[in-house]
Amino acid sequence: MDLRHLRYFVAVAEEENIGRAAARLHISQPPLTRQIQQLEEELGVTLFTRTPRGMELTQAGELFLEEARNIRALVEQATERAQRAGQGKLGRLDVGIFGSAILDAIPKLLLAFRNRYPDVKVVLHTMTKAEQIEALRQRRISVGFNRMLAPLADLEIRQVTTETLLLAVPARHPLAAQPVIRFAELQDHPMVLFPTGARPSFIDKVIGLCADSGFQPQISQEVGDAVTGVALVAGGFGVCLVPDSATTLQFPGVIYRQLADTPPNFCVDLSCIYRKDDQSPILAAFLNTVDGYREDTA
Amino acid sequence: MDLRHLRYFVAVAEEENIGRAAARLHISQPPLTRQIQQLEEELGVTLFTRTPRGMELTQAGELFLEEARNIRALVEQATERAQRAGQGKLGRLDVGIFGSAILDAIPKLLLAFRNRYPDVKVVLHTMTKAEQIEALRQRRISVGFNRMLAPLADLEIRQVTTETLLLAVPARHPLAAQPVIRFAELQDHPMVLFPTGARPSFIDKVIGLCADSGFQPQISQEVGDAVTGVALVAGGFGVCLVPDSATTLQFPGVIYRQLADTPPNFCVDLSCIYRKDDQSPILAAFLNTVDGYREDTA
DNA sequence: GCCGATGATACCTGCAGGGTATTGAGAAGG
DNA sequence: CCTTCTCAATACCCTGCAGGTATCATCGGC
Repeated sequence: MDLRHLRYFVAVAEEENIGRAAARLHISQPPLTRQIQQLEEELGVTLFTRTPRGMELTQAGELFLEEARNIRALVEQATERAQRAGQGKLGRLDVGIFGSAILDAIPKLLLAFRNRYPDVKVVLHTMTKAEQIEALRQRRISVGFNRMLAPLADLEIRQVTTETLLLAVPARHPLAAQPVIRFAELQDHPMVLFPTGARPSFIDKVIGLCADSGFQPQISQEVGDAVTGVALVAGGFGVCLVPDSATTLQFPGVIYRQLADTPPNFCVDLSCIYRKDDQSPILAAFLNTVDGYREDTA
Repeated sequence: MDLRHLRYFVAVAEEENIGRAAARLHISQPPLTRQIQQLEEELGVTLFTRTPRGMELTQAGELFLEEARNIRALVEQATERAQRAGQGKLGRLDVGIFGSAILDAIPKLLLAFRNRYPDVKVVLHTMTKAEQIEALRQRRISVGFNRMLAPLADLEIRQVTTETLLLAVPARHPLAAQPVIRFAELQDHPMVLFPTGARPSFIDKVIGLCADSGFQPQISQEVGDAVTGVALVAGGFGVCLVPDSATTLQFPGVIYRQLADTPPNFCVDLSCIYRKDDQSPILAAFLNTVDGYREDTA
């Protein structure tokens, strides 16, 4: 049996006349007769009673007609869905994000993507940079978000956005009273640094900036993420450099201040990372959205 | 697209290797490669990523795999159901029965049929003899049950059973007191006759029997069916000849008595009637059951 | 750097699906 | 009652495509 048999069968059942059905199918009558005979023979069932006025469905034929229509509808649906999936409009995208720094760009980005591709289910996985890389290689995620990503042979990195840095200061801290804070002054105050874990990370960025300005920072505490860092600032552990999107973290007793006389490159990137050999149309659609986002915010 | 494409696609998706899939399908590798390419081209979707280790489904491919399996299962189910329908094991049988005389044979027969063909839905329609014939011709029913059916050009009649007649007598009736009632005595007593409606019917049978015995019955009342007739007997309207299955109608004040010296053919048939040109396997199965029933009760 | 595995390509063959011409059977109509 | 019309079925031919064999291209692993 064949989808052609079903198509022909449905046509004959609907027309109740082989000649008209053949015309509708743009074939001549004899091959259609033969196809119907073949179908009946293969099923071992008489689907039509032949009358001098045409073809009439038997009870078995009526039942088979329902099923045939179902099958044809399902085939149509299958092709349609496969095509949408092939265009990245349907399916699932697993995204790796890092603990807390998803404060501004990532939600906006995901929202924009969801609007454009409503039938793609986006699944978020919170994981560290190292976990993201492993998960990408194992294909548990298709794209990861992180900062300070170093080039890798099999993974492609695409920058999403760049943020300048601000200083989180306890409200009673001496620096909080100053109208202007110069970057070099940070050498006199203990700092909270984050994140712990795989290097290079934002920590190295901060230490590098200090080195560029000719000093080593006093490290009061290293913590896992920005939220914890700002919490320690609130607790008086010291000051902390954070990306400006962290200002959405409003802690009582913490104020954010801009810095003067900053070294060059006083900013940190947010990038996404994905497998170079990933041809998935959903990833392509997502990266497309990322590019659109970057242009909008540039 | 073709069911073959789906079969091949599922095989390749399951084996993740064209060579093995080809072996499983008992074809060689190149045509299989080509069929998969055709399928992908027709859908406009890449279903597999080709790796040096074999074929790996894309996300679109995985989705299509589900659908393909569904479709194949549905096709299998459709053939199976069509075949069962073709064998009369699945479907629907519309049966015409008459008002009340379905007292013994018909329920037993329907029960036997239902046991043998549990997936055939039997729909009962109560209708008169004339309505049955019209409904048969219009194909609203496939088989009817009645008595005293006269031959018709397009309808076949098959006798189901034969019943002798009994006399329903009011308990206080003079005849009730006699140890033996002879048929000829009925000429002295008013009788209730049934059914009204299309002739010839059971009424003609009774009148004919009386004529054979040399008298005309005194008609006290004509009624539509046996139940009403026996009710009138209970009300003292007279006696009434009924088929012996009517003894299941137990009315207070009515007793059933056998008759002596009855004329020949002192019995009435129950037959079923169906279209001569009806090739329906369900009807065939039903008639088969009817034959079995007749043999069992013979 | 060679070998083995895997998928892709090239080319051939046989069959099955589609075409034309015709027959057969029943219904309609003069 | 014979003719004619309408359908489906049959006979026969032809072309396109599924499937076969041989071979190539590519990538990992030893």
